[in-house]
Amino acid sequence: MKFGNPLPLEFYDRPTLIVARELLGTRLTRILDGEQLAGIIIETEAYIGEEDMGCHAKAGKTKRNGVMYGLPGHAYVYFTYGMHWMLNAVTEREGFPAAVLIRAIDPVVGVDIISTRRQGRDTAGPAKLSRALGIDKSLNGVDLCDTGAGLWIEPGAEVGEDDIISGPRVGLDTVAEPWKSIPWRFRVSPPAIFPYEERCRK
DNA sequence: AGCACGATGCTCT
DNA sequence: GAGCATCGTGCTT
Repeated sequence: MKFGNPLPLEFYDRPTLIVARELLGTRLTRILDGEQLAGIIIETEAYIGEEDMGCHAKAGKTKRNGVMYGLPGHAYVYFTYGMHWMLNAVTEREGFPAAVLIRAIDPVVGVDIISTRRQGRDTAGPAKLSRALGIDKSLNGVDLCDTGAGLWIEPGAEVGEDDIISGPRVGLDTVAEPWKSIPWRFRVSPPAIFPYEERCRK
């Protein structure tokens, strides 16, 4: 029983800014309670190394951020604000802490289930998509290049450079420059016309 | 349409 | 004990 077509480790074993851009348009897929759910990734952010003062690895390796120091293509899932789970894809060589935060998806498979899990609301936001797909601590450290854990990313739509908007990362208000303002957030343009978001507005 | 704020608990100092 | 890679509500324009 083989299914799915996960992006390989080599995809993630590259400069994080490249991976963050190329993840736009790919399909984040989850098997939850035997049902397949999936959404097109439409927004990402890059977090790159111990020098990046916005990155969790800024103070070195800890129990929490350890997965970022491991193999590329693995999921770094962490908990924040007392209630939210964030999904990242680890990038670059083993030993170098970097990852891409998946910030938004537009659901394309299992849309009704996702809508119910979100109580009819949208999935644009890192904690929102985790809630929509049932992503939590149990998925921290799993291999995204294998379908075994029920979470992977596969090729999807092509997104050209001209269709990518970049800007500062979100929520780094207390972080020092230049890290606070460096444009390492990437979003598919135009940002308003995704089918699921349309549906949520009704 | 936009802003302010409270929720809520884990991680690291 | 402080700070958080956020979200939803409720109140103001």
